Amino acid sequence: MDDADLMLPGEFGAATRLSPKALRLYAAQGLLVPASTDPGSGYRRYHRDQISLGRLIGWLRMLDLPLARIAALLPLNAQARQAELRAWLAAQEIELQQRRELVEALDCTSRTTAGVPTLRSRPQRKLLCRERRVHIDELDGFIADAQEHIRARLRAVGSSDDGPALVHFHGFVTRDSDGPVEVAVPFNGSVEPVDDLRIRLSPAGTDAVLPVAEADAEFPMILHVYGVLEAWIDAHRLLCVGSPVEVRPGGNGAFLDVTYPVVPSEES
Amino acid sequence: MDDADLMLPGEFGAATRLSPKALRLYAAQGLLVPASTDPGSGYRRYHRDQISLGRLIGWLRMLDLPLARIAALLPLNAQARQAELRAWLAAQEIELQQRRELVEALDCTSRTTAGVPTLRSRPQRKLLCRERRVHIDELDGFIADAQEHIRARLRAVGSSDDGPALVHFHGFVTRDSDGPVEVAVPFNGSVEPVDDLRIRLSPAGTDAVLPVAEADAEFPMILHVYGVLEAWIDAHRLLCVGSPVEVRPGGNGAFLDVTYPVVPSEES
DNA sequence: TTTGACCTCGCCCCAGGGGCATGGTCCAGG
DNA sequence: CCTGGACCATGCCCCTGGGGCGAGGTCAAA
Repeated sequence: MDDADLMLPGEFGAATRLSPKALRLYAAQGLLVPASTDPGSGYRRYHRDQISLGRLIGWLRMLDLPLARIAALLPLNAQARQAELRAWLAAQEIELQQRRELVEALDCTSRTTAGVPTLRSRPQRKLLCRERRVHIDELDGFIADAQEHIRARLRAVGSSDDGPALVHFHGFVTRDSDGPVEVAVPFNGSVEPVDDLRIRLSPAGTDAVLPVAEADAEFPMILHVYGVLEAWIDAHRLLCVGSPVEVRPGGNGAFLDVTYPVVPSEES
Repeated sequence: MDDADLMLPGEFGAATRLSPKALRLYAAQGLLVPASTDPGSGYRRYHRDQISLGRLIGWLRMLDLPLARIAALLPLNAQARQAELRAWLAAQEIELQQRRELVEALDCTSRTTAGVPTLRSRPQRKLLCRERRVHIDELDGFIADAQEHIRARLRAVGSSDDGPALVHFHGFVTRDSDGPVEVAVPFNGSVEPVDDLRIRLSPAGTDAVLPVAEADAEFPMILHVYGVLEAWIDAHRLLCVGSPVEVRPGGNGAFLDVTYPVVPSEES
């Protein structure tokens, strides 16, 4: 009698509208393990009671949920699952909103927000730094925290800090890529490295500098600012030779300055 | 002089914030081909003037646009590109809206829309059919067109058609997967196959039938209807043995009937 | 000349399967 | 009993957009 409730992947697939190939994958991932597997032939047999589970997986796959996410969703009851799905939808919504802003920021005709870029020479300095890969929603917290930590350390050893904090973006920080970010404070005197704080020398050079108002400092509008600065650098036949740095706070009362190390193009 | 404007992938990558690996891929895809490639060493050199193009590609990649799509966007001017991007955003919006409806449809507590499923026996019939893979936005047009074509053919040869049109969903039709869809009209008499119309015998059997109001007939709400019917089939210890069929129009004034061929589970 | 930084190509990896080839299994009909 | 056809298994290659690693080539400065 139990036997009559078992079916091969084709039949089970007809009932759940899942392809045998997909079923094989789900079985391998542990999402939907056949009720029995013949050890000799390898034939997999699904139980009738697994149909509803298979259908649920099919529904969730139609939402483009990753299998890992589906696996996490399956043990939940209907209410909790629904709540998770709504939260996921909200996240999608936010992502779409950011894309929308990104498209707007990409529009060259709307370049009304940024100030005027200038060149500024940068002396050689010693920096006390903390570096970490952060995701975009941890960025502000990391900057504030690291800066506090570094300045406290400088106070503790009696070294004078020397100006605003520098935030080096060694990699992109977007919604889906965490870049290595380095928060640094220039200082005078002598400091020993401690735990994850390290000391490095920042060479002298020239920066292209663009002051940014607080309203434009958030992702993704900040990218527009980068675009303006990069276009200016290009137009002046300069060449970016490193990662951008945000100086917080910026000069002349700006919320922050975006700077790029540059060299004249012909000499490169 | 020209030489000073050429740079290796590392330097170009620092200016555009594209990884050498990504640059290699873009070169292979023809998106951003280096200004010169050394035939001996294979070294690729990018020209200064390619920086803005590289940056544009980087921007567009941040939107998660596929490279093929980016390639189509690059030759456009800024206005046209912006228009394309806005259209793409609107499409994203629609997709998200559909996901939202899908999540709502998945909610078991909202099953208020559908009628009551019943069993209905289906006699053996001859069908005149047209089958094609269609994407979801072509579906309605295909159904109307095919039905018109088939009925015209039946009239032309003097065969009487015999009832509402049947739409067989041999595969899923969702926003991203086109399933094979077969539009069929049962008929009496004798008809020869012509161009892409074919004749097949539909065996007798039993269908589980659920009438659907017009408001619920659109994707993705229609999936909810399928869910209700499938759940009912399960609950009555029946087993789906084929693809679902939509009968248009449905019985008793329904906009359409969703039907599944079923057999009693124990005999399967 | 050596060293170190940079470059090349090529392979394996991620998700979620589709498609195909090769070979095993199962059931029904002759 | 045998055979055909329908089904099933495994395994490999394909798609996107790269990341990561390793072997080996190139280039410039020391």
